[in-house]
Order: sequence, then structure tokens, then C-alpha cells
Amino acid sequence: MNAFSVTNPALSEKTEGLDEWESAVIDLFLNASNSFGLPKSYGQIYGLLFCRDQALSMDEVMDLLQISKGSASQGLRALRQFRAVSSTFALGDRKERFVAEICLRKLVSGFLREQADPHLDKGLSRLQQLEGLLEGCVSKDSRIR
Amino acid sequence: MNAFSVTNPALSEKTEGLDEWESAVIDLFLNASNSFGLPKSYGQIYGLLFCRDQALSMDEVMDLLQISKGSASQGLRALRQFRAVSSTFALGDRKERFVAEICLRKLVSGFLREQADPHLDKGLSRLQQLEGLLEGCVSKDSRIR
DNA sequence: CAGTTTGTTCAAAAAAACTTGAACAAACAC
DNA sequence: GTGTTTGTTCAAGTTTTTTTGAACAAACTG
Repeated sequence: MNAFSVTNPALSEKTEGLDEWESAVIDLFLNASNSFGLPKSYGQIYGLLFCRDQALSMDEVMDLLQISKGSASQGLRALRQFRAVSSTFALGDRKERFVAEICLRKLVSGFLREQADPHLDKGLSRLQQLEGLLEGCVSKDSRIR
Repeated sequence: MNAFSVTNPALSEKTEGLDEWESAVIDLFLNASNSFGLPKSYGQIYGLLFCRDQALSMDEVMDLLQISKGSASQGLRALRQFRAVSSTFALGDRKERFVAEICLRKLVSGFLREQADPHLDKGLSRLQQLEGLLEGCVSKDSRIR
């Protein structure tokens, strides 16, 4: 913040707040996000980007949704990881900007890849050791058919 | 618990504990359950029933998994609600007994119906009020194409 | 180089979810 | 009816997850 910065927030970065319909859409995704066991903030961020044609910076996301830097950073990273949002650097701009990936198929498969696999990996290795156990059981345990 | 009850737990209701392979399977479902944002206990219960051919009572589930009455009751109800387990009353038996529904397609669709719908209901009504808002916006807001 | 801007990380605080256990209700047996 | 068994509910305690904000690192500007 230097001596030339504007003091009127409405002029600083076109952050005029949310339209009524945008709040509604954001809430919609917030609830959907909740339903799938994801943090609310993920849903909010995706919802916001979903509403906007223009790509938004992290600052704008923070301001518009009233969330902290940490939440914005982590939320955006997660959403990027499962391909729900993509980011671009406009030429000659240091700010990274984000847009929503609108193809829901991608979103879901990305979510499953990121969310399910890490845990199921542990499970998978256990399944293998299980096969071994099963073989040993077949003869002595009648429960296995 | 009356004067005739047996004191040796191994004889009371054939609750001999879990086989090694059963523990492994239960762990598997526990982790999967976690991945989908469901309580651990749901996964454990489903995993246990998944292992057993015989239908189990709530008591047996509690004993074998070392979980409380409340957890067992609520877990079983939830699993029943999205058709992951079904219950039967053996003739002349007051105990309800539970078995796992093995068709995973049913499980997933049941999960989605139960988990997503209640929240998305709120969202849906919001979507309708949204339509109204949108119509009013089309003329004045160039963002909407 | 020093000063900014931008984004990440992580420990602590806050919020949310899960589990427990005791109290309760319903159904049954005698 | 009384006494027992079976299952549900819910407030309180516990655990887990999410959010925050300050400290940090990296990249850029002049």
C-alpha cells in the first residue's frame, strides 16, 4: 500500500460485492460441496468463479467471499488439483487469475481421482495382503465359498 | 441380564471377535467410507456385515466393532436408508438382524439419493427463485449471454 | 540492491462432525 | 399388570476438520 493507492474500495479493483443471483449460486455450490464432504470454502470459490466470465485473482476471491488468504490459497489449489478451476497468467501481469472449469464431468472425475485414490491406495495394498490370507483360510473356514 | 446368563463371553452369543481377514476388510471399508465423507462407523458396520454370511444383530455389531449403542443404531439406520444394508426379522425372534447389500450400484445410488438430495433440495428451490432473478437481469447485465 | 507484490505454509483457534451413554419408548413374555 | 428385551433419541464429551492470520519464500520492479 503506497501513497498513491486509492482509499475508496469501490475504485481499487472493481470489487463491488456480489449480485443477489451470484450469492444464490454460490450458496448452491456451497451446499453441494458440503454434500460431498468437501469444505464449504471450496464450494464458495467454485461458485463464485462459476458466476464470473472474467478470471478472478486470489485477492478478489478473498474480498468477495470474505475468506482468509489461507483458505483462498488452499481452496484454489485443491480446486485446481481436481481440475475444477484452471489458472492463467495474463501477459505482463504478476497476478495469477482463476476461472471455473464448467464441464462437470471433469470436475467429478477430478474429485474422485484426488479424493478417493489416496485413501484407497492404502486399502488396495491391504487387499493384496488379504488375498494371501484368504487362500490360507479357504480350507479351514467354511464361511468362504 | 438374568441369573441364567453365561459369564464366558465366548459362549454368550458366538461373538468370538474378528478374524484377521475380517479386520482387514473392515478397515478397507472404513477408509473408503472416509473418502466419501461418511462417518467411519458406517464403513466399519458395512464392512463387518459384508464379511458375514449370517445376519447380525445390533448387539453383535456393537460387540464385534466395539462401538456404542448410539453409533450402531444410527449407523445401521443410515446404511438401511441408502440401501447398503437390509434388515430382517427371523420368525419368532424379537431381534432385528442385518445383512450387507452386496450390489455396489445400489449402494452408490442410495448414497447419492440420501446424501445429495436433502441439501440439493434447498439449492433447488433457490434455483427457481434464481430463474426469476435472471429474467430481470438479462436486459441490464451484459455478463449474461 | 531494497522495496513490493504475490502466493504458500503451518500452528493455533474456531467450527463441525462423530461417538458415547443414559434416558426413553415400544413390543413382548409371563 | 410387572419385568425384560430391543431399538431410538439426544445432550454432552471427544475427535476431526476447517479457517484464520502471521511468518515465510519467490519473483518481480526500479
